[in-house]
Amino acid sequence: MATSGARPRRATIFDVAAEANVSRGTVSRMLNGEPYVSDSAREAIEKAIAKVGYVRNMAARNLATQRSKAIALIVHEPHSVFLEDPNIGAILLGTNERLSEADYQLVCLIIGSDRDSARIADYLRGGFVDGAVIVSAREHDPIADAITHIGLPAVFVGHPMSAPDMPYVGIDNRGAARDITRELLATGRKKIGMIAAALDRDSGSERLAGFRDALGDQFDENLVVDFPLYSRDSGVQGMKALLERAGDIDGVFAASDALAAGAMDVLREHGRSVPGDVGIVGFDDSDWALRCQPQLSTVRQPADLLGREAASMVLELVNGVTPETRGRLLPTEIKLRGSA
Amino acid sequence: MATSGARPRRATIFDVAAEANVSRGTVSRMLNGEPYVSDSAREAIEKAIAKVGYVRNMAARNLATQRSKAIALIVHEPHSVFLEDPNIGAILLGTNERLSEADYQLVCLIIGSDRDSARIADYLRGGFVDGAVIVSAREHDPIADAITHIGLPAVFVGHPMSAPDMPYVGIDNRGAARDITRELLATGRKKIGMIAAALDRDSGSERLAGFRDALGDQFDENLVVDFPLYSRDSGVQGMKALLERAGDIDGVFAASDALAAGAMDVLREHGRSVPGDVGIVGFDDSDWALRCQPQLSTVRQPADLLGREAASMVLELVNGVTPETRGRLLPTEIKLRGSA
DNA sequence: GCTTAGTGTGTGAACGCTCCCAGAAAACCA
DNA sequence: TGGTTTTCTGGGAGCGTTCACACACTAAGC
Repeated sequence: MATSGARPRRATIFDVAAEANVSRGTVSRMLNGEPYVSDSAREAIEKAIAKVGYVRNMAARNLATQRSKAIALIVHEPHSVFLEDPNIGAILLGTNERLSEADYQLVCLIIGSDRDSARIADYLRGGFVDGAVIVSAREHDPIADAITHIGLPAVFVGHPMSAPDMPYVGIDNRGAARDITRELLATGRKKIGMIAAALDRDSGSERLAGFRDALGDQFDENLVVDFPLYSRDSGVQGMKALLERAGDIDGVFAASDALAAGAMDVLREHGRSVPGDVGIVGFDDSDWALRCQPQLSTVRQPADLLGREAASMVLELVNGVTPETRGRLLPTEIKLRGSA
Repeated sequence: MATSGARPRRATIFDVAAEANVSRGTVSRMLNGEPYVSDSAREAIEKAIAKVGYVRNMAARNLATQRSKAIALIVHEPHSVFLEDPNIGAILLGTNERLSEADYQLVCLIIGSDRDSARIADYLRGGFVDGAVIVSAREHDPIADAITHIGLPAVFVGHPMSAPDMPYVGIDNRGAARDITRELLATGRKKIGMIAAALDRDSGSERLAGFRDALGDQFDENLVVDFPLYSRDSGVQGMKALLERAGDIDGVFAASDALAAGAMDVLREHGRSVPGDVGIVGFDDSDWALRCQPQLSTVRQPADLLGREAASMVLELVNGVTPETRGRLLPTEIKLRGSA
């Protein structure tokens, strides 16, 4: 069966109009729920639509209205962040939920290569979407530049330095990192290191800043290692490096749960107990946190709400409402478990 | 600055034509890389495009050509499968990669609610995409029905019973499940149970069938538990149930790595050693497999290749090529590690 | 009975592009 | 030289909508 070659010509608004004995203007009005359509006409049109099997051609509608009722969600995927990052899925779902409520379609675009970047820029310019939510933008993101240039309503999840004026939603990475590090201090740790990651993104650099805030004078640059990715692998390497630099390290702040999980495995291999010898805390409150033995103390970020909020903001922008604030920060929550 | 109200009128092909002193026909030909455009014209047009800042309006192009150069990837998300399933991300990336090569745009649509279903059906009918890849379809999936009805070229990842005639790519779930179960048997286990999941999807029911194949006479219905989701939680519950039913159980086939991970945690709590007392194997070769102690023996499925292959098939369909075979099965690989 | 306001309807003109045909200009061939 | 082919160009028609305007009909107000 499939769908080869010449599909039968699709019914248009003309066919409906002819079948219902009204004009296409009336059909259009009825389709768009406008007033001034008589009951008799409405009824006839409904019957006609069912009879000829009419469905609106959105491309034509787009062209005429200059809007599409679709919002893009753009995900950067450097080295498969997409697979590693526990938050992206939840952000996606939250965004989808909110847009769905407003009867907008979420269109999710993945940037895997430079070629994708260019094509997606075309896509965004092409009138397929009315706005965009951008996740995990890096500093100097070409897509971010393209969007500001196009003038497409857009909201960032996170707050990249390269687009300081763009609306965004995020969490207070710095404050949360400071707070969780303080928890570590409160358990009496003296020699605390950090496994940082993704310093080219705001989340990464802010978490490092928060760590530094909490330690104050005690901050020791030598006890910070950093990696491009928030991955378990990086955690493994990071912990090894830290142990080498300071065998008597007794506290670690890992910039993500995956990092922390890797670090814990290394500690176990090296015969260090957690939290006995070394206290460790993470960030995200993802799957990883619960899988650790002992379970990880971490910072919970409301990823789904971030998605929802970003969607709300972009809808406001699309509808010409100027949002009250340029950026919105959502509260995080410290989850204390057994690891520190 | 954002993007309020009246954006300046965008340059059209007319503006370019006027600026370059040629007709819009010539501009269109040049834009589409057709032959029969003189070098002088080409040059003038290029200059004009840069000068007026022209970008193609895709909506108009769609309308005229009746195709969109975009392919939908439809993900069902019952109770957040999206977050749990380790394969979906890789499938997504594989699909994106292949489509990108062909200069097609991947548009990923998430079905979260019935409302989404209806809207997405409209979207698909609306001419926004030329074809679709459907992931994790359930039996009697309304979207699957809608697609066959619309006659949109589509390829399934997996092979739902409800759409037996539709093209698909997948793995031999049954064969792979049989083979991994045999590995368990080969270690001398006598009392083997299964934690099954998602029996309403082909992957789930086939894995159960393969398990049954391997055990033959030894198959004991009482040693099979099943859950709606491939989640760690289900694994926890499943293992508890199995231990209750048969305290002397010495082998478990979990239908996913996440299930196996949950099961292993329960075994540890109950003082059973792995693989000493109980051998356990999983399915997927995801993150979970490496996180287990000991690491999990499992079946690796080539999720990224599934995505690539599905993309290739849908491109063939879109271009009117009838694929050689209705379904393609990709090879799996058994990964033996420490758990059995 | 004449205006006025409120309803309901039909139609031409966009929207920005591609397709196709006719014809001009250039190149080739005898 | 004249004819044939090839290369290149312009512009009308059409894709399926919405929008704005004009018009028709009804009911009310004086």
